[in-house]
Amino acid sequence: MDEAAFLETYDPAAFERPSVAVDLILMSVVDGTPAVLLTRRDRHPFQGNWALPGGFVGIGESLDAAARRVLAEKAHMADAYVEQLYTFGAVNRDPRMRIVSVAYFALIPAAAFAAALKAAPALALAELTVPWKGEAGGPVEVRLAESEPLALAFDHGEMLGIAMLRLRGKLDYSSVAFALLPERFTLRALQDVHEAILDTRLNKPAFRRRMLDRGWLEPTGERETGASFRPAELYRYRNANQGEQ
Amino acid sequence: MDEAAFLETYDPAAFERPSVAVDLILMSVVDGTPAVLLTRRDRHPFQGNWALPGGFVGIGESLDAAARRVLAEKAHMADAYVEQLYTFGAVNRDPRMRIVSVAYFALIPAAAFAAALKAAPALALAELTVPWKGEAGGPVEVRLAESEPLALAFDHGEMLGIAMLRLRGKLDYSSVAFALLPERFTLRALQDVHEAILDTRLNKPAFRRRMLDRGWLEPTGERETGASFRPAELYRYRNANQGEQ
DNA sequence: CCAAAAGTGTTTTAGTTACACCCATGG
DNA sequence: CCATGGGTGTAACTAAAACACTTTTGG
Repeated sequence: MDEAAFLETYDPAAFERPSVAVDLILMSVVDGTPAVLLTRRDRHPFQGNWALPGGFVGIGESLDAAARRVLAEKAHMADAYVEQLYTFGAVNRDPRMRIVSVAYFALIPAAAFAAALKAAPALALAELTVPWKGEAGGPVEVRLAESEPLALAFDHGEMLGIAMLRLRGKLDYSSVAFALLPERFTLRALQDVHEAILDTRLNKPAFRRRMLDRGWLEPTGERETGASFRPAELYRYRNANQGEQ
Repeated sequence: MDEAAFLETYDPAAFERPSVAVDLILMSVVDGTPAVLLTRRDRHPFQGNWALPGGFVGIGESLDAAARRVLAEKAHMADAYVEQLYTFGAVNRDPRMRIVSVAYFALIPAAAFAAALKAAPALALAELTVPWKGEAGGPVEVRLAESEPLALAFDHGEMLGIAMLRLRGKLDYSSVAFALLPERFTLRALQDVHEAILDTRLNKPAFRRRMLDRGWLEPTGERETGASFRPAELYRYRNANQGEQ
């Protein structure tokens, strides 16, 4: 049997299949606190609960493309740092039917985050509190505007926990922090992002030197304006690939 | 509409869906070299090529359960360290039809690896050569018994690359190395596993102290036998949870 | 001049590397 | 008693942390 003949006899409908979905963790650091965008579910299951934005993966659509489509449709954002996180496949994670969900996280600068919140009225900002330190994993607490912690729909709380864990783990050897900052930023802003994600105070001189010695930062020569004290230098992230050329 | 009414009207067959599969990277370190188990494909597509063992996910089966089922069915192994790696969802990764594949890697001690190879005649051992250093990612070279590097079916070569990257990354902060060793092992054997995965020579005294200071190792009081030189102490991995209790 | 935060220099500390050496075993 | 790898002590080095200090701005 050659390949063409094989493909003709192959029956793709022979077995019952799970649905495949993507869920997005749209993260930012707003005013020194990690935050995510949530949607309120207007239908069963978990009607009225808060959930991560998501959608089904089209039959002609890659997983990454589905994640970017949801980013565009629900958060009205064209470009963001998007990374696959983990795939959730427990049998009863959705009471309607069998759904396998591929979780992605997107890192968004605070300004774009605020714009998305304005452009998409269905989204609400929730602050994250991470009650565990260091590498240990655990559930995060999710709060809307200083209210009590809320439980997310489905296994979305678990997704958030894994996203924070991944973010903490990648923070100091990858460039994820820069995805949370505007194109030009001060070292103080960079340190604020690190401190928010790690929930720790960092030593200023040590942090400065570590970042500058890494060779990822490029001074723009420009200064921050508006403050009533010494203006800070604005830096730009120098992409590693560019830097090596 | 309440939840029961909603579930009745919901039509799970409304959209065409991808199939969901799992692929397993069955890894070990054999004679100082990373190795994987491959199967030769006896049907289209990629007939005659080597591929990772895998299988479709049942409608009533979780992803993790599917991975363990494939481990039991194809490799005849009951217990192993199994971890989800990454989900591959390019549209044309399989020419037959749309298949989303969740890759898992399983870490297997050399003895169990040899036993699996004997019990499952469909499997062949392939050695891995990792031509990139450190944190940088890239494709690995796969060789059967000293022959030329071969190209795997589908995107399985990419899966191997990501598996090696993950393994290298987790090696010195997690306990993955112990999953590649028998219950009792010498510090030299532990160092050999590290050196094989990292493809580097490590300093012996520094390695010993780092491992012992970590508190994960428990001396058994027993010694290795058979060598014509000073016998080495056998250690046991002390599970972190047990250690903290 | 003062307050506030940017930015720098110096000392201390801790962790890792390198090297030298001693130890225990089979033959 | 010799070869071989197991195991240990010490010095050198490097990277991070802590601290004190100087600099620059608006008011």
